[in-house]
Amino acid sequence: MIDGEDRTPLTRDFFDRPVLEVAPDLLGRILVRSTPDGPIEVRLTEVEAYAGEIDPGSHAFRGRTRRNGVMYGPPGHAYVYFTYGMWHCLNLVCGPEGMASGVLLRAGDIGTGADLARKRRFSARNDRELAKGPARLATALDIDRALDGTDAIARPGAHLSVLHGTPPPRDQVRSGPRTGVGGDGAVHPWRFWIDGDPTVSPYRAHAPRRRST
DNA sequence: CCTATGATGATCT
DNA sequence: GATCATCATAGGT
Repeated sequence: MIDGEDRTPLTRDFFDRPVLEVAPDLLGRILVRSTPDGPIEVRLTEVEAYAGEIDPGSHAFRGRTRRNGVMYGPPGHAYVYFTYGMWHCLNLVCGPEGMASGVLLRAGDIGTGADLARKRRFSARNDRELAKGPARLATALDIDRALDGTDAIARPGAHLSVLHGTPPPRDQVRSGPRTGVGGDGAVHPWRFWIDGDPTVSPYRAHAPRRRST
């Protein structure tokens, strides 16, 4: 469904806005990952906003650390983190610079490059599962910490870029609590998705794990 | 469809 | 040492 989309690249100004404006506006946009084997493209269907140091759910809530430094930098750059010992997740930094806000790219529909994505996501049972979840999306697009701090504004040789695509009608955009976020961060309905899209990941509430012995 | 659980290691306190 | 913006798998409904 990606053929025939508006492929105009998004500019810096798109990301240099408050994260709660940018996050829902990213739905329907096309993220392009350029790999040595060719491009892999995903139409975004689910995102979450993380609002910097004022947000208990954000990695920046307790201030700047080695891991989250990119969030304090310019809008439009990729913040990639490693978690659960196995997985990577991709955010795009939003404005204003220094607020340390970002949008977690949670799910999407893979178009161009699906053959490449299937090789990396060999356990996916169907194409809807290729990028159904943030770590699955990162795996499908071959994204790891080598891309942390990378500029996602289109330019020659860019590893990442975001194209205009086709935003859904506003009445098809839903919002609710963020997946896996607990405590005081759970009250904010800062997860955004396209209603009824089969590539949106299932919601899961925060679940504290029992300590192992 | 659903819920439960182990995997696995960087990061932060 | 505890936590973690998760996933794959197994098994029940």
